[in-house]
Parts: sequence; structure tokens; C-alpha cells
Amino acid sequence: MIVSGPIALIDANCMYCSCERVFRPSLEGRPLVSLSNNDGCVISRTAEAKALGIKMGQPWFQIRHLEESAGLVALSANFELYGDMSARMMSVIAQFSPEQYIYSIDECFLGLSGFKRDLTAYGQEIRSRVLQHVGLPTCVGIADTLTRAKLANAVAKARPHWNGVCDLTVMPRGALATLMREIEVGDVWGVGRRLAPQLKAIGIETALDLARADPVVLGRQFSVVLSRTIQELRGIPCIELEADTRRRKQIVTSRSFGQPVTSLEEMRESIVEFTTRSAAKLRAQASRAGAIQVFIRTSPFRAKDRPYSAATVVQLVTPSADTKTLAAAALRGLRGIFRPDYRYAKAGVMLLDLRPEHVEQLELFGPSSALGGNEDKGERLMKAMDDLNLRFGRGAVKLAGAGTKQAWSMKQERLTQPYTTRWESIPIVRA
DNA sequence: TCTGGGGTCCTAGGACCC
DNA sequence: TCTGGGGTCCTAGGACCC
Repeated sequence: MIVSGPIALIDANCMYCSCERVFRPSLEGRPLVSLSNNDGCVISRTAEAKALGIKMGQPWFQIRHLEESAGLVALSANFELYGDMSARMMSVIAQFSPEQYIYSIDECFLGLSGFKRDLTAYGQEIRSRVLQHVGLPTCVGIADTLTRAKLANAVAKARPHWNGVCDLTVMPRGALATLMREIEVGDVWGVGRRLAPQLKAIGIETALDLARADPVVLGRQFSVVLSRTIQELRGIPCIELEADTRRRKQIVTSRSFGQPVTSLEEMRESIVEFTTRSAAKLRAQASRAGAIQVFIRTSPFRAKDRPYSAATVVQLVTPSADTKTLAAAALRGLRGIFRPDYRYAKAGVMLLDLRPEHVEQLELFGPSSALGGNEDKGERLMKAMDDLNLRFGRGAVKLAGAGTKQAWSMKQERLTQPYTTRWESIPIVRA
């Protein structure tokens, strides 16, 4: 979708931290970070935290001292809250265009072709309505290609005098060139930390340098992805967004453990748990998996531990969305790769070869649902499990194999309430 | 002591086919 | 000294994104 005409990219400012501030206004103006699972590292930071020199992805233990010395506040990531706030934000933004593409939890593209109006003013309207209805601050970038819209958004965010909206479609060529000369090549969407130094080595330092480079030559030297980025920077659209984003091509559930796992018993529990979660996501998108991958590994950061990392893919005879079937396959895979006497730091499962549930390839040998197998009963059981877990919270009903103690589960010592999704957590304001 | 999780796309190379 | 050529499919790994 979104093939031509102006595109807006709307993106929440430090989304996770802003969500927390909505429900704890006292955090306004203070340095605040949101921590990844296991309270491992920083995944969102406010301007005040950034000013303290805190980097994206920085390990928490390295900056912990700033709590005392600089009044830093750190909270465990509360994805239940952020997901719900995201849905609210997206539905407000959807009121502004029939063409919306949700790109991630905190940003979406809007198609604005045919809009005969001042787009900068329109961007301001979007910002103020999202702020009023959801409480989240946003920035808006407008341009003729996705890559330029990303660039415009970054400018709107970084430079206060734009007041949160930057529209490149009305910018004179000379001014645009000047702007692009001020942006490092590594900050261009699609140029990551591997590519950036290589480009700089051949004299391409800024977004403008990249826009003026030869897409054919660089395409050959690096990749077609980069040549598309160049075209997009020049204002020629060539990156397509898929209309159907809801149906994933693979589903992963993995976690770092709160404490090292050494026993097969505990590892089996975690694998059943991860499979359970993946299978629920699979059913929610009405798909089945043709294969499941299991992976386990020790910590890459602990020099004292002997390193070990392994993965294996187990093919299913018939594609399935049944938690029991998938868990059995995952445990078979685990048996093949598990080695005793290692301190495992992380494990996960990945559902692969996904296909819509109504497309069924019958098994050549053996029973199948169409031939009077057990599938129907299993499907009803899964549906009942999903319904119960939706109503009473995830984990209300699960396989016994997932264990009840879950000593390996992650640390979340600074978790806030899911203010918008649980009755008992809804904030009550006393006058 | 303590370093996240979930995705997509592209490419190179091997297996296999005629 | 001699060793085909062209195609497809699959997988692992790399790069990128948020």
C-alpha cells in the first residue's frame, strides 16, 4: 500500500517512558528509562535521561548509580500497558486517513495523496488529538517516500524549532540539500551499524552524499536494499509496505532466564512455556505451523562459563496449531541438543513454515482430521484454553509441563500496573 | 552479581534436476 | 591435459528495523 503522494510518519516520543508518565505525572521532567525484560538494558529513554549520556541498549548495571546521583528513575518494561496504549494511539490516528500502515508499536505511516490542504497544519492536528485523547506526545514527518518521511520525522524530533512537524514536500530544493548534508549517513533508515563505516570509508558521510551516489554501482558493491534506499532519498518511491501485516511469517518466543538454568527438567519447563505462548499467537492469527525450531544458549557475556549454543528444527508431519502437538515436537528437539553441565542463559522456540489454517494438506499415510482423526476435539480444547486465558489472564490454564514454580522466569522488579487493561489496576483519582 | 525480544528481507552456497 | 551449462529450491547466516 501507499504507492504515491505524500506520506506522513507519526511516531510517539520515547513511547514506553511516555506511557508511564501518563499514569504517573510526577515523572514529568525527570530522567526516566524503561528496562528490557529481566531488567537487563535500556530500551526507552526520555530527553532528560539522554542528556545524562544514557545510551539506547545500555546495560542497566552500568548506569544504576545515576539513581542516587542524578535522580534517574528506571521501570521494568510493561508491555501489556504499552500494547494497549499503542492500540489507542493507532485508532486515533486512523481517523486522519483511510490509508494507515502500522509499522511498529509506536509508529505508523499515513497515506495523504489527494489531501488538498496544508499538511503541516494537518500534522499539528494529529499531534494535538493524540495528545488529548491518549496522552502521548508525538512527532510527524511528511515526504514523498518512506525513507524521506523517516528522515523528516527524525528532524522534527531532534530540532525543537520545527515544533514537532517537518514537511519536506514544501521545502525548496536548496534547503532540503542543506538539511540532508547535516544528517549522518548512519542515521538514514536502512543504513545500520555495519554499513555506515563502510560507506564512510568510501567518502559517503551524510544523507546528501548517499542521495548523490550511484545506485547501480552501490547496489552491486553492497546490496539491492541500499540502491533502493538511494532512490528513496532522491524522492523516487521504491519500498513497498505489505497491506497484510497481521499475519506473521514466523512467531518467536524467547527469554533470557532470571537465573541460569542447568537442569533438563527446568529447560523442559521453559520450552513448554515458550511453545504455549507461541501457539496462542499462532491461533490468534488463524495459522498453523509446519515446523518448530528450538534453541538454547549460554551467556555470551560471561567469560567464565563454557560457551554452548545450539538449535534444531523439528518438522511436523501435519501442520498444527495444537499446543500439545507443538510442545511434544519442541521437547523432541530439545532432547537432541541439550547438554548437561552448562549454565544456560537463554532459550526459545520459533514457529516456522506458517500457513493459513483453512489450507490443509492431508497426510499421505496415517490419520487426519478429514478421515475421522482427533483433530476436532483438540481444536475445541485449544479454543477453550484460549478463551479462558483471554478472560482470566495469560497463564490461567496451561499444560502441566510448563511447571508451576518457574524458578527460571525473568526478573521484573520495577513493574508498574497495567493501568488500562485490568479492572483492579485502573487508576482512581481522588478529588 | 547484572547485557532484550520479535520481526523482515536478501544472498550465497549446496543439493538436485535435466 | 582433461572437468557442461543452466535452472530451481532450500537453508543458514547476515543485515537491517523497532
